[in-house]
Amino acid sequence: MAKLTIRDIARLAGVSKSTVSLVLNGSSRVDPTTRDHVLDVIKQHGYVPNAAATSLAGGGSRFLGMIVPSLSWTFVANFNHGVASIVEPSGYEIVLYTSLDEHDYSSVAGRIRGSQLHGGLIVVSSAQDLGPIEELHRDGTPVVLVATLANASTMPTLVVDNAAGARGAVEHLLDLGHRRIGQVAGPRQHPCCRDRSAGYRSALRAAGLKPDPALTVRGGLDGTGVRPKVKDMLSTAHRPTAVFAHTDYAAFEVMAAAEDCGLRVPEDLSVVGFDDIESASHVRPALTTVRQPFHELGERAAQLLLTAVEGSADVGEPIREEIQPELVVRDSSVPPKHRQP
Amino acid sequence: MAKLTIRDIARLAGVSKSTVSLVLNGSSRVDPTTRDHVLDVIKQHGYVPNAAATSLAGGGSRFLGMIVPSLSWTFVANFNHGVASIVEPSGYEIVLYTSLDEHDYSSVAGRIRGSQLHGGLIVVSSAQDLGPIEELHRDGTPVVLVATLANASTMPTLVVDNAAGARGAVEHLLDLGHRRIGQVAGPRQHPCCRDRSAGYRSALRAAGLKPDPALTVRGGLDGTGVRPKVKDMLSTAHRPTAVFAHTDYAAFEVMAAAEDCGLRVPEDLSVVGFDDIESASHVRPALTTVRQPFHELGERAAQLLLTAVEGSADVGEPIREEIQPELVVRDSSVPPKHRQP
DNA sequence: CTGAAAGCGCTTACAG
DNA sequence: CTGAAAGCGCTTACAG
Repeated sequence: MAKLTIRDIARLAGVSKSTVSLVLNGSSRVDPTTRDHVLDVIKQHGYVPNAAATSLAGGGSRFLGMIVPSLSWTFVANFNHGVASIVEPSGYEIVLYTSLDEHDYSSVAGRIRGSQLHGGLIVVSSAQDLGPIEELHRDGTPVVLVATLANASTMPTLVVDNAAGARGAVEHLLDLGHRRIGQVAGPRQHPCCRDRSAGYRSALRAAGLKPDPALTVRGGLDGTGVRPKVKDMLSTAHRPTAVFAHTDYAAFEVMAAAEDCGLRVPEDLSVVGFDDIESASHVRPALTTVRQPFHELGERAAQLLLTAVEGSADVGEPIREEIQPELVVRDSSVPPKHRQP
Repeated sequence: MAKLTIRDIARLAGVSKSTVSLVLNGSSRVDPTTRDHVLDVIKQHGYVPNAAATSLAGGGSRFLGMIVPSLSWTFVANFNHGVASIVEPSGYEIVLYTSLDEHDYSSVAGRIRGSQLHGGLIVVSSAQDLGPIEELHRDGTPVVLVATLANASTMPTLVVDNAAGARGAVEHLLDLGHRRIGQVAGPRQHPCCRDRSAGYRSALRAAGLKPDPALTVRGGLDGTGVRPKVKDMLSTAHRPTAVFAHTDYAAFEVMAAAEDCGLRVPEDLSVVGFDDIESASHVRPALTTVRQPFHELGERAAQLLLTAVEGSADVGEPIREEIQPELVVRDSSVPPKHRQP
């Protein structure tokens, strides 16, 4: 079963290679009858064009590069799946790059540039310098940036509306009757954390409450350093009755700190997280949290990229699209025991 | 900054295209001085060969296909990372296929065959029919199969030693002093479950105990249907003092069932899982479990494939390699309250 | 609407 | 050890 080439199909269909190529590329300059016949032959013999040859000959690349962080986030699996669900039926191939070097995109960008193979690029950025990617973009490669932690860019960007997510979480606690609501924030340098803090404050203000700096504690996105600080906060006279944490990991540390203090979740302390990692539904009590729509993010990124690639050359107006996260209410948030002033 | 071609490098280095190509491919028929000079020029100008052209000209593909299940397993992220850590430095590219159709590899196999682009293939199989992949393999594509759930195959295969993992888990419980040890098994059709059951029984027998069928319960890999059955088992007079579950998900259901019965984990019931998904360390008590070495699995699969691809044509003797899982002892397993007969 | 020809950037025998 | 030439399988002007 030797590999079929366009020449074989041409012979079998009784036309020239050019015509087959035209059919393959959906040209309208082909007689419908001829086209259908050629298509038939192609299908019958299961012919698939050689991607390398197509690409070499300038027929637009069939490859989409995807750069994902090397971190083993749950994130990645769902995101990948979302991307694949759009890309695979489209006839493109996904070439996967893991930015093994967390701080430098230049080596992967060099490979991508050099191979001249990619019709477009999806970049899931964490904290890297986007310079090398922006250069590729300037030189004509369509790029869609999925900015989970990173700063905005001039490239088409997809972000989660972190402020809205945080606001929703805090409004949920307010609705339950909480008035002293603490916050476990992530590092200030991450834009997503600044946005979540802003959402927290804006929800409180909208309820006529003044954010109390004593009720905000800081730690790592993975919860590092959170536990002792929360213990301190929970040991004060005016301890909060609920805590909003910037990540689920941090929320787990809040739960641990509560246990350390002899407080029960949710009876004595409500806890809300952010991300909805798998563990959120497995811990006891199951964690109320703000779900990041990773699968949807992947789908949307793929759609945007495909549009840019197909529309070719048209690197058009800067896009910035916000995806709305969704509050998932579970068991870790309930009304406070005592009505509050 | 126009793209450099091999012709440019040849001109810059004062040699012919052929020589540059020979250098690129590490031929020993090039004068060392010439070689170093050409290499210098290549490095200085940051030249990267056009992958499509290389592939078309028959210079061995720079692409490795990777088919992963569409499931959003935590598995996938770690596995991918392992693969990438080996493949990226090697100069190959990973082309990602997600088997969106869980039951049929034929469409993805067709695309892979047709594109004629891949030097080799890593297949993470769950329950699909491997026929189309085996056909590719027969026709000369090096394949490494990572069989997490699936049956063995004549292709080079990497598996986790499920029997040993299960044995280790049960031996751990025996060492703690447990004598009545239950099992929550997965579906019989999965070879991995049969192996885990075998490991469970063999550990018991080695300790002079006879496996009691009344202490084995069956459910889905994701824990479906486990909870009521375990409740029943825990309500009998001769209930087990410990349970080994074939997956962490099932183990979580065991914990829930224990709670339903008013039993405390680990005081009244020890629980051990399998997989070590992220949640295992987040639940309370933290779950003792058998860790599947996903990252290592990815690394090893990539190494095997690279060897096969580089060694070319040499699809040699069938390989079947077992990776050893590792018991991670956490808080869900302790000695039984009362010494047992 | 269709075909013959040139060319994409490489590799690989084949001479020298 | 090195170079000139043919060819990989496509696409794309260019004629007709």
